[in-house]
Amino acid sequence: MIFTERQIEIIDASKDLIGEKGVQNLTIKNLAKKMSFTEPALYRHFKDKTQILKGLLLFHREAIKNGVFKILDSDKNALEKIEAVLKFKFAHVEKNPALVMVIFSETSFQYCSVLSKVVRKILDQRKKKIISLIENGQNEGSIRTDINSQQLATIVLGGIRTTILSWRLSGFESDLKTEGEKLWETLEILFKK
Amino acid sequence: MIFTERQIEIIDASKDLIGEKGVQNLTIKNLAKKMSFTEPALYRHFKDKTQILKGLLLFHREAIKNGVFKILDSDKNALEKIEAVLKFKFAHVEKNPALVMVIFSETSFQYCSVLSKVVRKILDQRKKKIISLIENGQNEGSIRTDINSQQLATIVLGGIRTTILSWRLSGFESDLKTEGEKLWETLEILFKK
DNA sequence: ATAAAAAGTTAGTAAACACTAACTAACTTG
DNA sequence: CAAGTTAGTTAGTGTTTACTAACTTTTTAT
Repeated sequence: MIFTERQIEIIDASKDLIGEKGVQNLTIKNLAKKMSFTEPALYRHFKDKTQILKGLLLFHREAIKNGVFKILDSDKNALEKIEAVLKFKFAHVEKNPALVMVIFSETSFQYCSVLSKVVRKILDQRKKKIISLIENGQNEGSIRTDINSQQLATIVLGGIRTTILSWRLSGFESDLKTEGEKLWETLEILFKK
Repeated sequence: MIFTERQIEIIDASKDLIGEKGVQNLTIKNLAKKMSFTEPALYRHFKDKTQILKGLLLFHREAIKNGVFKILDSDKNALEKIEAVLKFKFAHVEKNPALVMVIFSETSFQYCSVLSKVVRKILDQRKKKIISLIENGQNEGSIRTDINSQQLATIVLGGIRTTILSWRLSGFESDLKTEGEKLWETLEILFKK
């Protein structure tokens, strides 16, 4: 996919709008305002709103692809490459928070303060519980102590999240129970002393 | 928070609506239709739409809390408890896919087929790349081979996702770069042969 | 220089949205 | 049994949404 200069400007403005107040802040009205021209002008450059969002996704995928390609093409070993890819990803995301909103958007409530507080609290409590469980295991001697409980909790929560996401993206067709068991087998091996 | 019978019925109907077509499917109109009464009747039971969603979140948090509490209260060891909690969570989510949509909602495009295809493709390619990198490492002898590449990739992606989510929930205030480095340290220890 | 194409404008539409005022039927309760 | 409460109704409001038709200005190419 190839974009005109104006299209890239519009994609950029969309990214900013989303970065400011989430996906629901991306309206034709706001976008036109940010571009300093009127709403119908947008339709000279994109067929409809969906195409703008699609453009945003594809444009940044290109950028990430190129960055990752350079890393994969270097003469590092595999571990070093993974490290470099991770660092590149985090750096790119940090520079483009809007992408987090779009692709990684975890809740639709980020900007509804009432609901985002509730969600935050739920996620927080969940994390605390996992951490204290892990600490118990470390004190018991059943879980390795060379990695701190906070970091191990990140691994557990991440595993859960990714497993559920895969299930969702499969249209709820894959077997979540089996996938959950596989995850546990992995975590058990990784965590045991 | 305590709910009336009718409120629970409404919360349940909301859950179904979201489960069917995502959060954007939860409109007062649809909700009233599903409840087989008129829109204004809803406002006899909830002050506004936000309160309905808040109710949904709190109601299910209660359910999960109770389930997890029983596990924590048992006389298992820490590892067994973590295992039980994981299984309980996956089972609950499987029974209530709507919760995934609300709390874990990964993209806002689940039901805009054009965009969800794009997102799916991006996430898929990302996973494939990580898997092949890990396989390289396993062939090189730098990464452990007692866990298959697919599972290790789940751990990597999960770690990334959780780290970014924490950053986001902190209002982009925490230092993503540092957190990313911590994550890598952990992964390196876990993955090394 | 001029014709055509590209990129803007004004003014407007139809649909969806959350929500409200005013009214009423049906239970509860003193 | 009368008064009040609860839970529903009809009919409607104002706002926001994405999008369009018709017109004008600006840029480009010959």
